[in-house]
Parts: sequence; C-alpha cells; structure tokens
Amino acid sequence: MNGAQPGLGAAHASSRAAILDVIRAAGTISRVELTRATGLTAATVSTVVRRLIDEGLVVEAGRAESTGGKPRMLLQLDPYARYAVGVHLDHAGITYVIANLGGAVVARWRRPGAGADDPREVVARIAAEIATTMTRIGIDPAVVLGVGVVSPGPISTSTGMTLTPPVMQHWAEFPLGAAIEDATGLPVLLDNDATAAAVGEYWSGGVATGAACATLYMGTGIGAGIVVDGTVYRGRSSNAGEIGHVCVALDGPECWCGSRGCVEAFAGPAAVVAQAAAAGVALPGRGVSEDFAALARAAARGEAEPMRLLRASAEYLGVAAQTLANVLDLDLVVLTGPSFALAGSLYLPAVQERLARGFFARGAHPVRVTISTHASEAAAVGGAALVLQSELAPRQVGTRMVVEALTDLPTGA
Amino acid sequence: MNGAQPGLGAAHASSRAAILDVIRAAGTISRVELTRATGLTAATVSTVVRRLIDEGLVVEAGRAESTGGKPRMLLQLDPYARYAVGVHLDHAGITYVIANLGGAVVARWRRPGAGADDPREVVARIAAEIATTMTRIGIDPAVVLGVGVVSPGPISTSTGMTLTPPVMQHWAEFPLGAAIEDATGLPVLLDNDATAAAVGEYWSGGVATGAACATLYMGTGIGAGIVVDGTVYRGRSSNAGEIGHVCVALDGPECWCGSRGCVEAFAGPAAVVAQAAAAGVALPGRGVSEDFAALARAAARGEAEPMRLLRASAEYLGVAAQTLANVLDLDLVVLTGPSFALAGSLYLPAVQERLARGFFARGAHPVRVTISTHASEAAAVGGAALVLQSELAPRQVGTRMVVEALTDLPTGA
DNA sequence: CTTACTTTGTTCAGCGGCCTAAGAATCTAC
DNA sequence: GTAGATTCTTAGGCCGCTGAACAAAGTAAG
Repeated sequence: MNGAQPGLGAAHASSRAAILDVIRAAGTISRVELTRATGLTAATVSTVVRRLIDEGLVVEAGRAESTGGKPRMLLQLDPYARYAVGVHLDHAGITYVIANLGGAVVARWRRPGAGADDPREVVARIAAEIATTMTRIGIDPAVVLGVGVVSPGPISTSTGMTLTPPVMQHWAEFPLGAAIEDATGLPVLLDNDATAAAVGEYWSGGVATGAACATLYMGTGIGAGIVVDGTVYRGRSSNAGEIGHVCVALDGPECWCGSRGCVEAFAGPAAVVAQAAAAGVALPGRGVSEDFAALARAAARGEAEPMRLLRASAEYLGVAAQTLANVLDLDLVVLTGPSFALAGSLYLPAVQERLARGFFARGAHPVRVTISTHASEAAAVGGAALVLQSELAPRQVGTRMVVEALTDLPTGA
Repeated sequence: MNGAQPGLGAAHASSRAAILDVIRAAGTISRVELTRATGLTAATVSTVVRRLIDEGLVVEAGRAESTGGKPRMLLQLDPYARYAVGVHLDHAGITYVIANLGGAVVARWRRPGAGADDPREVVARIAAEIATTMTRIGIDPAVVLGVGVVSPGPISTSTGMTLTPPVMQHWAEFPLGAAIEDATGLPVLLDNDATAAAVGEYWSGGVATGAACATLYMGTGIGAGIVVDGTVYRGRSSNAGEIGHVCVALDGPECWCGSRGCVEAFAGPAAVVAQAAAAGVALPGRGVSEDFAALARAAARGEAEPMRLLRASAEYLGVAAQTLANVLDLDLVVLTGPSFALAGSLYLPAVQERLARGFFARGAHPVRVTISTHASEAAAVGGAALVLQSELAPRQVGTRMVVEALTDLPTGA
C-alpha cells in the first residue's frame, strides 16, 4: 500500500525546515508534539531543536501543564531573532515593509514610484531607504535575512533575476535582483504580487503546514497565489494562478490578454470602474485605483449603483474562487490586495456563500474564506515572507535544476 | 507480500526514485546524462545504477558514439522486469490491464460489471481473473508489483481504503483495497479514474520529470488529473481536478452537483446526449455511453446536428482546458477517457486552438495538447501506472502523515 | 604505434543526517 | 517517598551521498 512510513530516509527536504515550519504554524509547541507532527524521532527533534536554540531562532517559553509526567517545555520562534525586508514595486509607488520572524510588520513606509527614472538610480534609492530605516529603528544588518522584491506581472524565467512589470517596459532587461543584491549586500528574491501575498499569508497567518491554500489577489488586475504544503506552486513558467483570465462566459467581452469572457474583464477593478463610468457614477477620474476606492466608499455609504456594480463583481470573484477551490481542492482562500482592503467586507460574504454552495467537495470538507489582516500591503509583507520561507524552511531543493537540465535531453520514448 | 521485492528499500527512496524516473522519461540515457539531469554526483549515479541493474530493473543497451572520449554506456528500463495490474471498475463493466515497466499493455480484457452482487463475491472474481490471466500468459507473481484499482468518484479519505463510486452505493463502507489485497496477495492502490489516467499518461507517455501535466478525462462525467514534477496533485481531500464543475456561465443550467453553469452541465456526455434528444436526433437510448457513441459516429459521418452539438461541447472543453492551463501553468494537456476515444478527433483541434489563443502565458511557452494513445482504457492503464509509480519512484513520503498529525494541534498564532 | 588528451565510469574514505536504544530529568499518584 | 508516566537527552551506528583519486576506453596528432 501507500505505506507512508516516515522515518526511512529523506522524507522531508530537511528536518530543520520541517521543524521550523511546524513551530511557525503552531505558534507554540513542545518537542513531543513536534515528533508527532513531523514524523521524526524524538532524538532527531531534540538535536535539531537544540541547534535552532543555539542559532537563536527558537526560544523556550514556559512549560505546559503536566499530563501525568514531566511537563512539556514549550518552544516558539523568537520573533526578533531575524528580519526580512519586503519591497513592493507598483506603478503608483513603492511600499516597504520590515517583518520579523513571526511575519509581524515592524516597519512600513511608502515612497513615490519609479516613474521614468533610470533603473540604477531607483535601485540606489531603494537600497538607501532600506539602510536608513534599518539604522533608524536599530536593526543589526547581520540579522536581516534578505530582501523580497515584488511586482505585478510575471517574472522573466530566462535570467531568473529580472522582472518585467507591464507598466515599466524600460525595465525589461534590467537585472533588478542582482542590482539590489549589490546595492544592499543582502540576498534578493523576486516574485509577483499574488504569489508573494500567498506566502505572506502562509507565514504570518499561521496556516498549517499541510494545508492547500490560495490567495485571491486583487490589485488592478486579479491573480492568485498557490501554496500547498508549505511550497509555492509556480507551474511551468511561474505563471500559475492566473485566475483573472479564466473564462466565465464564452461570448463575454474581449480582454486585453487576447481571450474573451475573462473574470477580470467582468469583475476586475478596471472593468468595474468602466461600468460605473458608463452608468454615470461620478468618479475622481485619476486612475483605476482611486476610482475604485471612490466606488468602494460610495458603496459603503449605501449608494445603489456602486453597490450593484460591486455586488456583481463579487459574484464573479466568487466564481473565480470556486474554480480555484475545485481545481486545487483547497482548504483555505484568502482575499487580499489593495482592492479587497477597500471593499473586502462586500466581497467576503459573496465568496463565502458561493463556496458554501458550489464547492464540489463541500461534503468532504469546507473551504474557509478570510480576508487578510494586512490586505493593503500584502504584496510587500509577502516579499518579506518569501525571504523568511526560503532562508528558514526551504523545500524541494534541486528540483529546479532537474527541470533545466532535462531540457537538453531527448524528449522521451 | 513477496519476499525479495524492491520498494521495501524505501530507505534509498530519493535518488533511486529520481534516477529511475529520469530513465523512464528519457527512454534511453547514459550515466553522465543522469548526473546532469538529477543533480546527483557521478559517484551516486554509478552506485545507484549498479543497484538497479542488480535488481534487474535497468539494463545496459549498447553504447553511444564517442564525443572525443570513452563512449557512453546507454541504460534503459527492462520493460519485462516487473509488471503491474490495473483494474477499472465502472458501472458498465470491469476493465483489466497488465502493464510492464515501460507502461506498455501486455494483456487487456473486459468483464461485466459488479451489478448488485455482494462485494466479497466481486472481489473473489477479480482476484480469480487476475490469477488466471497471469498464469495463462506466464507471468511470475513474484515480479508483479501490485494492483491499481480505479473507479469514478472520489476516494473515501476516512479509511483510505474504501472507495465509493456514485453508482454503487452498497459499496460505500466496504474495505475494497484490503479485500483485494487479501484475495490476491498483492499490494493494492485505489484512486479515481482521472488521477489514474494522468499517472498512466505520465508513465507510459514518456512525460518529462519536471513537466506540469494534466489529463482531461471524459467518461460519463468530466474530470482532470494533475501530475506535476512526477507527483500527483490531490489537494486536501483527493478531489483536486474537478474541472467538470467549474462555472462557465453565471446563469447556466443547474448541475447535479448543486451548482450552476458547470462545464459538465453544458458539455458532458450526458448533457450532449440530452441536447441531442431534445433536438430530435435518433439515439439507441440504452444509456449515456452508447448514446454518446452513436452521436460521435453520426458526427463522423457528417450529420449536421450531431456535429453542431459536439462542436459546442468541444468549445466548452476548450474552456475547461484553458482554465486548467491558466491556473496550473501547464506544459501539456492530454485528452483521454472513453468519450475522447470516440470523438477525440473532433475535440482535439478545438482544445488546441483555444489554448493557442487563450492561454495566458502563451508568450512564455506553448501548451501541448494531445490525445492519449490508449484513451479508451486509460483508467485501467493508469491503475497499473499508479503501482509502478508508487513502487518504483515514490515521492513525498510522509507528507500525508504530517497533515493528519497536525489536525490535533492548535490552529495557530 | 606511441603519446597526449578527453570523456566516462568506479572505488573508497568520510561526513552528516537520522535512527535505535538506553538513560536522565521531572512531574503525578498513592 | 517510591512507583509510574511522560518528556527530553546522550551515545552509538547505519546509510546515503559526496569529493577525490583512479581506472577504462575512446580520439587526435606525430
């Protein structure tokens, strides 16, 4: 049978990563519980935990009540043992976040966007911002694990180090990651907003290790990030989770992506704003984000047309969530991103209801739907979480290599 | 279980599994190429390959041309070193397959279905069928790795051993896996048709190790199986891939699943047959499968209404494939299952065209779309492949356990 | 043919991860 | 205060993987 006998050989990428991840998810846990949760032996847990304590990552924090024998010594992450920086590049501005090991935000600020400036200049600004704030709030650079840089749009897979936000074409071939690495002297990771937000939710939301979790990220577009069993699912070219371009009507309106009837074309912020304008709703007219914000405020005030439009959008978002949940058999869907930060209370019940009634496996288990506690800065927090994740609980090391190497081989039998 | 079997040596799971899997995918490969493809060292490859040769799984097969030094010794699986049995339980009948290591079918036969018979009696019949054919074609039971039993519908996650085909309610609590294990003396795996078909395609279709691949399985319903990097993606409750119940029209017809506008309600065989009946097309009327077959033949003859109906269905299937590909960022979509075996030539171009124009990441890479070479018996072949996969190239051992253990823990910070 | 060089594959000592087994520490219960 | 339960640690060993040196088997000049 599927004899899931743990213990023999390399069941986990590394026991260190597994143990750290379980401590993170549990918040507070004893060594015995760790052995049960990881499948490792008590001996292994003991030595690995000792090492983590020596590194300062984990601290002993009181003891549990006895259950008839020696009481358990409780362990938890020392949230201030390490830090990570998250940087969210968006067309409107740059959001910075410094997070501690627990995923909690210890600093957060925002600066104007890159505009048409030279990339090298922008990188210098970013490095200066990070350095300044780190000294100001007194964080030793030695305990900063790295910088997670997040932007909308897919990462370039060719170099693995550049990224091409659709709005910043002149950045297309600029080696952003390497440049920031040079300028800050810190390791740098790049990823897109939705994926980063998913990792952020996983890390700071206390999501269980084995959970199948996705975030629905609505900024100006609609995307999703997928985290299963602590691992980001990226797909072939890091474009997994493109839920905004799933078709919900064969004869729907044309979308900028080239397809028809995409969720985003019906229900994305740009579409909703356009619908509002067509319906004669008064809007500031200074870009999609601000118009959508105005619309959300109007709906909150109870204005009929804005409410109708947002309700319709929420209906489609519910469909997108249902699609994600059915395809991936999810445990948890988190709504996050600037647009949900504004209008989440309107979207949340719609998505919840849709999944309660339309999720295929609802007989087997429910799908929890929540709004992120830091929806407006989720991408930046996610950038920091990416660093925490990759430095502390790496998974699937080497798999990437295999894929690359295989492209040289004959295609198959 | 059998005495000197591999698989007990789950200790050397990882590198052994990786190497076997790369050999499978490549068909023929040398040791140096294995080191490059797996990321292991030449020393490790050498010793692991020697062990595989000793076990008889791998054979040396000639030498490649020299590239300026010692010529490479080519390795390949010995297809006749091991066998696996696949059993597909369907409402209409039971399909048996015996496959060799290469995933090639060496025997294939079909018997009437279970009907209302006592499950224990059916299990005895199945065991007898397997034993009879094995002796008839002269396969030593010692080289048979196990039996993969496949049925439509989800597996019960509670026991991990029962499965509940919607059409056979009185099997609901019967421990099918354990019973067949007892009756045959072989390890047994259970899974649903779409998932099994995906593994079958991966194993016998020579799919590359790192590929992101899904099969669209159309039997009486529409499902999908997902295999990424050699691992089946199952989701929380083994219900991943329920693409048939993805919504493609907010106000679509009601579906038996309780939702509205599901792909299956528009384009599943049952729906197509119903549409044909409503349109006055003459059909045998002896069940969905036969009616759909008649419709496919009529369309192949060029009859207008059947062609129109199947084209419409293909359009929706294309949407389903696009959804899968966008959410998972796929490399490969395989159409398989009885319905595609009949009407695949009509569906294939529609799905291909849809993905060529509507796949979100089409700028980064194409999505290949093919029809399985054994679409009509894909589920049974998949059952055998499940066994090959789990015995020879197991992945992610122990992860499941972690999940179960974690449910006892506090939910988080 | 001989020599030099390239490439492929093997052997072997060693490191590190994780296990088994045994023991130490610290509580409850009677 | 002793017995039992439970938690955690220490010691020793197995095994997979690696690094490095070595052996084998070819090509390319002279």
